[in-house]
Amino acid sequence: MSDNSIHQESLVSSAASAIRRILLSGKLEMGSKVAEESLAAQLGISRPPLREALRLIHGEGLLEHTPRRGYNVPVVTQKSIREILDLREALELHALSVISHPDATLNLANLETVLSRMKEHANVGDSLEVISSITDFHTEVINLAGNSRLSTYYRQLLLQLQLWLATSASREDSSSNVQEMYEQHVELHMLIVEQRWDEAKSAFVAHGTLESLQGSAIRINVSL
Amino acid sequence: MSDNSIHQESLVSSAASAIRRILLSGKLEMGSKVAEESLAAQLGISRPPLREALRLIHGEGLLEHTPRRGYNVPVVTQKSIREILDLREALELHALSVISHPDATLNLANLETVLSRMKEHANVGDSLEVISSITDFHTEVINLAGNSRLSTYYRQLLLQLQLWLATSASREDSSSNVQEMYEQHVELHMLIVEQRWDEAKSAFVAHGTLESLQGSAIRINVSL
DNA sequence: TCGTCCTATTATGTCTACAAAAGACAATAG
DNA sequence: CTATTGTCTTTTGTAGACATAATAGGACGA
Repeated sequence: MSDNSIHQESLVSSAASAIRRILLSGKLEMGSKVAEESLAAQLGISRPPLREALRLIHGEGLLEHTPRRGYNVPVVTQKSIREILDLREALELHALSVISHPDATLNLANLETVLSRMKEHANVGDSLEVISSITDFHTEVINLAGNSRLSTYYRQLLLQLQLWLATSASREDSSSNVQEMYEQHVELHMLIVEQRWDEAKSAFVAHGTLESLQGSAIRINVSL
Repeated sequence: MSDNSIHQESLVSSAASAIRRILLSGKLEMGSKVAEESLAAQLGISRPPLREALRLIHGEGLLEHTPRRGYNVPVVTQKSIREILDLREALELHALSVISHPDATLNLANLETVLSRMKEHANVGDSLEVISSITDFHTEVINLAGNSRLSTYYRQLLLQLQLWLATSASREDSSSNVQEMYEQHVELHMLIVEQRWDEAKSAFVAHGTLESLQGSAIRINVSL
């Protein structure tokens, strides 16, 4: 059913994508066990390729692993969030420095595509998709720096954040602020288009604080 | 403190370590194929756990992977090196900013341990071990920032650099400059101990340039 | 002689099965 | 009644075998 019969791509890759989707959907609660056999059955594959996919996801920081006890949905602590936001700020500022370099040529087409997608999701009120679009938006900004390693790792960090939001937030309440989240990113986009770099850096820093996350759209269930 | 939980390392983990050692020893040349069966035989294990280990190493950026064509030792391009050095500088400067914060308490014991180890290797003239110590030294500096994600990713980047050095350098000639490399890090260590942060930042930036890599100890075989 | 197609071999992808370890539950002893 | 130990069940770890795709080499034709 969900098996799109993508045999070009290896079974491991598509399994990894499926696992990512499951995790980011927020249906599994924090710390819950991810058993191999049941997941393999659910995906319709055998355990060896599934185990490779789990290793992959683990490397992306979206799963915890204890040697003879299997995989678990990460239990996100205050320390984790601080680490991610700390790194996020550093990487964003670095990217903006590179981007703001005089002789850089910027292709903002992708950015606008993502933004319009975010708008549609915001109108519908699908907070999970809006959050996903936010990840894409910020990743696209980072992509402008033209460093593939930076882009890859930055996206990993944001997905970790996204997983935390998905597993810790009560999504019923968050739909109300989804419009506001979209407006914020319109603002960020404008600063980039108009090349107002100092303001952009300040805005991105303010945008990525723990307070802004708590205050904007998500009601935190875990004790920070 | 010692870990009181005695969890025996899985076969996958030890295989991954073995593969890392093989890669970083520089015996395999850039772009060469890493066949599963022969490697499994060499390590004395079967292919399933080996494949998991390969996925792991691939996630660390120490192996290339093409869907139905297997794994290869990465072919490092000029772009790759620039990306790594670019990120390295950004992360080091960020770490130094955190470290130089007034109320930070620094434990420099590990740094000195690594430095003395580097000295011994330099005296013997073992350039491969000196380079490994350099990786450890810089990682320890980053560790002072107290961000485990930063430390992990920074180390990954440095190992990618180390792999490039191992596979592209002629190690016979590099042994002569090993002493100089050690001296450089004594200098860096001093700047940190004396908390001369501005000088430290400048020194780390200068230390991590492409020119310094080319000029200090390593003869580049690939065309940059 | 060179190019192309077919075949054969090799290596990767996947699956089934077996072994071993950790956790749970029950039974017995204090 | 409680705690401890032993067994049983569940799940992870590992191995071997089979299927399939890609590549290399040889043969045939132009």
